[in-house]
Order: sequence, then structure tokens, then C-alpha cells
Amino acid sequence: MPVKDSTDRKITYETVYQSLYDSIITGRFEPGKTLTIRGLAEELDVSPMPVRESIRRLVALGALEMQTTRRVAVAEMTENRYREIVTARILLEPEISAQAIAHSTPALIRKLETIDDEIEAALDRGDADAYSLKNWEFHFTLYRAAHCPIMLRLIESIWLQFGPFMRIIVGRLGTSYMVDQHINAITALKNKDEDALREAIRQDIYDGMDRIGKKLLGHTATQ
Amino acid sequence: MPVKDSTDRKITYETVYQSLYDSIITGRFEPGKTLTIRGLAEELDVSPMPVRESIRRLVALGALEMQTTRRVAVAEMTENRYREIVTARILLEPEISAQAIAHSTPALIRKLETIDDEIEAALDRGDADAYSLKNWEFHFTLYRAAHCPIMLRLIESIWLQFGPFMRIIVGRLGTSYMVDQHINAITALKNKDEDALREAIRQDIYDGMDRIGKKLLGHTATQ
DNA sequence: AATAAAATAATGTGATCACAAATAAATATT
DNA sequence: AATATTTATTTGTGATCACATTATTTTATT
Repeated sequence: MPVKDSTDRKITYETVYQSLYDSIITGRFEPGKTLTIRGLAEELDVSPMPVRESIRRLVALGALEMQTTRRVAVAEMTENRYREIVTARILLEPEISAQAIAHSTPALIRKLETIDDEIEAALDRGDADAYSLKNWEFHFTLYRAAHCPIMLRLIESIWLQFGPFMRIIVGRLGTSYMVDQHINAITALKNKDEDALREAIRQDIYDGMDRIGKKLLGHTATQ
Repeated sequence: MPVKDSTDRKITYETVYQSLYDSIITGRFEPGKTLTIRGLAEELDVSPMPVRESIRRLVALGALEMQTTRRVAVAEMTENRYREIVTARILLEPEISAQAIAHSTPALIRKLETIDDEIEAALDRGDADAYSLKNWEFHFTLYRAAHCPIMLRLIESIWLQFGPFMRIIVGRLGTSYMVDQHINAITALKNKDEDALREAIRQDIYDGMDRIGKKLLGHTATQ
């Protein structure tokens, strides 16, 4: 008798978590927005139960903040938080990228090239939503290839924390400010050039966050 | 009318989480041990509810693993996991330590010295439990001083993942293998010498994990 | 009209129940 | 006796309820 694959059973909790995760990563929830369990439950047409657990998980990852009043909100960005995020990204992401070289395949490179084309297209037509989503896809396709689940989780946690803010940046400044550094990364990956790949990722983080983020933080965020 | 401090209200969930957290950090749960919601609930004399949420949180942090069968277990250590943990620690912990220099105070240094004395004492009398606990206290006292909540959370997550395994190491090899590198860190902190502090922390990680951990992993862990 | 006080509504938390899936135990089969 | 099959138990998940706390609205007061 064929064993039913246990992964195909739908867990409401997983669906709910994924839905909230996507909303945060793509910036559908603005920083400062408060979320309620019952509200989300109704919106997603489930009981409050799986929402509670998803929220707990997102709070644990730093994606959501639990206020003293026990209400949950999307974290606001501050200069200090921002500096920390950039620091952590620059420490972890070049490293995991370097690890991906050992697992590089033609298929991976083709996939990255495809995503990068879509990024270019999104930039050309000024589609901020598509850019955000595809940029996320590019990085995590590369990072997942490294087969470093522990570091991947750390990086995921960091991205969840600046996702909402980044979306606002892209929305306000438009896509014209964005520079596509990914082509350098792909080339380095092709050449299995570890130093060049590290540098490309570092540069991508610098361009996307340090340069642009600081510009916006200067006159928006309280701190 | 005096406003009642909202922090003094006891949330069962927080108590339960802290209890499980401590158990993991101090290695009370052995790697591979499966945990049940009802079992823990009974043990802690609470309803299954706060245990469920605590477990979700610990799974989110990587401290516990959710198996395909939806049973939760303390993660086993493998060589790959171990390598990743050491890599991530060496990236993050010297950095956050360096950040702590800016917030260094005489009180902090005194506190670290006190803890280090207790570590020495624990090593002398071969008290593995006390050593584990105080070692954790030393590092997080230093790291908390950096005022980098985001990086601190990442580091906390990493420690939760090797806590159970480390406890076994200390238990099996005894405390005689442990080297106290903390004095170098304290000296560097006193001198506000960033490079020396980074190096001391790096050395501490190397001594405690790379050297000793590999010794044990060679003939215990599968993978 | 502006502020304070009271009343109402909404929300998070903990507990319990029902149910399906998974584990463990008991029985049957070779 | 060893393996397969069935039965019983345990467990995770989702739902609902009760209650205390927090937020919001309404009413009263100056």
C-alpha cells in the first residue's frame, strides 16, 4: 500500500504563517500597523488559533513586535535598528553566498539569471512590488543553495525585519534609485570566485540599504 | 492614582517559555529527546495552551525541531550543523562584543569579573552544570551591554541550538578540557581595545567549540 | 467647547473539547 | 518464535468559551 506523503496534508497553521510571512516580506503591512488575532483570523477565514501561533512565531523572529500592552505591531524602523540590520547582513550574507559556490550548478545559475531578468524588467517599468518580490527571490535562491539551514534562518529573520521598511523605501523613492548588482554576483558564481562573490553581495547590500536607506531615514524615522 | 506596572502581571506563557528556555540552554533536555505538549503541561502544571505557544517559538528559533510527524524533539548535532554554528558564532559574537566597548562601564567590568571568578571556581571543582550556566551568563552579560537587540536575538538563537549538545560535551569530557579565555576579553574591554576583544572572543569560541566539539563529534554524531 | 469619568466594545490569554493522525500495545497469522 | 494485523492509547491541531485587560465610545462635568 502506498504511503501517503505526509507533506501534502494541509496544516492551517502553515498556510496562515506563510500568508503573514508573505505580507511582511512584500511590505503589505506598513511599519507601525497593529495587528489583531481576531482581525487576521476573520480575514483569512480561520479560527484565531492558528493565527495566534503564527504571530508568536513571527514575534520570535523579530518580524513583529509585542508591545507592553500585548498588542502586536509591525516594528517601526529606527536608525539604530537599521545600522544593526546592515551590519548583520554584511556579516552573514557574503558568507552564505560563498558557501553556495560549492553547490553551484548550471541549473542554479540559469534560475538566478531568469530572476535577474525579471528584476531588470521590473526596474524598467517601475514596478516596485515586482522588484521587491523578485529581489527577495534572487537572494534566497542563492542562499538556499548553500545548504546552511542555520545561517539561512538567521538571514530570513533579518529580512523579515526590514521587509516592511524596504517596501516603503522602494515605493517612495521609486525603482530608479535601485542598482542591479546581481549580474556581478552571477558572474562570480560562474567563475567560482569566492572573493568576487562576497564583494558583489556586500556591494548589493550597501547599494540597497546603506546608501538608500540612510537617505530616507534621515528625514522620516524618529529615533 | 498610581499606574500599576503592567510588567508585573504574570503571563503563564512567559513563565513556561522561560522554563523551557532554561532547560534547553543548560542542557536538561538531551539531543534527540522528544517533547510532548501535554507532558510538559502536566510537568509545569499548566494547560497545554501556553506550552504550545512556547514550543512554536522555540521551533521558530531552531532550538527545537519539528519532525515530519509533527512531533517536537531536541535537535541532534551533526558535523554540518556544528560547522555552521561555529561559523555563525565567529561572525556575530566578536562583532557584538566590539559594540559593547562603547557602552562599557566599571559596573559591567566588575560584573564580568565576578562571573569569571565563578567560572574558575566551577572549573576547579569540576562542576559542569555551574560552568555551563556561568559561561552563558558571561557571554550574554557582555553581549547585552552592546545594545544590539537584533544581533542579540540571532546569537541567542544560535546558543539555543548548541546548548543541549555543549552540555553533553562538558559532561563527558569534564571541565578539565575547558580553558578560560574570558580574562583576555575582560582586559581588552578595560583597555577599550576592539581588536583584542574581537580576538579574545574568537579564541574563546575556537577553544570551546572548534577544538573540543570536533573531538567529540568525530566518534559520536552520525553524518 | 474642552476635559474628565463612566460605560461599552474589542482583544489577548488560558482552558477545555472534538477529531484525525500517529504511536504503542495487544492480538492474530504464518 | 517472528512477523503482520488489528485495537487501544496518546498526541497535535483547530475551534470555542470564559475572563481579565485594554481600547474606544459615550455621557457627564466644569
